[in-house]
Amino acid sequence: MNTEERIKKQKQLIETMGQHYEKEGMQPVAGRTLALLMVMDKEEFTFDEIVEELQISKSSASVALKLLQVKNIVEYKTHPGDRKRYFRIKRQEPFLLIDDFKQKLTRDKQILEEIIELKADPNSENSQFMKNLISIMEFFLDHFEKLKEEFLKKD
Amino acid sequence: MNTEERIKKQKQLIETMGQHYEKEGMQPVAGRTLALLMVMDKEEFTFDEIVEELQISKSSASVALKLLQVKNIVEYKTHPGDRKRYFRIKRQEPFLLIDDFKQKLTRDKQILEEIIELKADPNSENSQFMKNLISIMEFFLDHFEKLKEEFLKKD
DNA sequence: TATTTAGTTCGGAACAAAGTAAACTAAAAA
DNA sequence: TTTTTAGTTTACTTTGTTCCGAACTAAATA
Repeated sequence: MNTEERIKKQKQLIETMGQHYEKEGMQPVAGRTLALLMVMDKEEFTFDEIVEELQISKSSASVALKLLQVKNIVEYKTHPGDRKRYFRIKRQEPFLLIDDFKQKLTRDKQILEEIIELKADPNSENSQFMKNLISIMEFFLDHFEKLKEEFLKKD
Repeated sequence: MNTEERIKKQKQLIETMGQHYEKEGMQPVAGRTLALLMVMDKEEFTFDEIVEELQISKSSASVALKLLQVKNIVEYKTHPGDRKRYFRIKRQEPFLLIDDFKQKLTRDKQILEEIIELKADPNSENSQFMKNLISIMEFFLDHFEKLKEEFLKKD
């Protein structure tokens, strides 16, 4: 695959990833901005480069970049004697995806527990079904930390 | 806690859960409908009962229930000689939440792999960071089935 | 056959979200 | 001090979502 072809595929991938992030609730421009920073070979983009690459207005870029920074996904560096900001993806805690799922499980479990607490009959079919779900959630929550340790030991 | 108080708390919980499902991308009425079927003591609601409980129009109820059925979260039974549909939450595969996360991990991993494939330098900082993420994803994907088996053996 | 019941579908109003252009700000350069 | 640079904020437009009422359909009952 030659360079031109690769770059074309990278730009297609940015569009695909943008749609992927949209499905996860991210704003279209924010999703494409994040994808740009992940996909392209260049690892640092200035504000104007992002505006130029994605063909968006400065205001959209400003809003999207602010959002990505608040979400802790993107950061910028500055270089002395250069007023431009160099944006790049933030190298996050690598277990972040797992920890996010743990948090979701924890929250969902809390809700189920609150439902059970308010049931007139804690042995109704729905109650029993939910109790089973809760026990699965607890089991996985308990074992995630062990899996993390195992992963780190493995090499 | 007396019955009246309990029912009041159940209705509050429906609102809270509705907002929770909205954040996950569900339509407001659909989220509240699902919450109603999960929270209340009654385990089967007719169309009219749902309209009445949630104070919504028949059209909203119709759209929300169709969505929940397409998503495979809610189902209905009918009783012979009774044209009404009795809606209830579907007792799904209890590992569904885990399997959904597995699917998300799988999809996210695919995207990262595609990014790496298109990189000019597969050892750039971003590439290395993403490769580490991929190896974590693979590790967890591999171990989820074992955890499921362990959970089932446990009792 | 006419009416009632149990929902579905259509059309539109109200509101929210996402993007733009243009005005603005704050810091650096001339 | 004035101008330029690098973005931010504001006001507005476009687009999309969500809901409702009213008209409709299909099956059962009278």
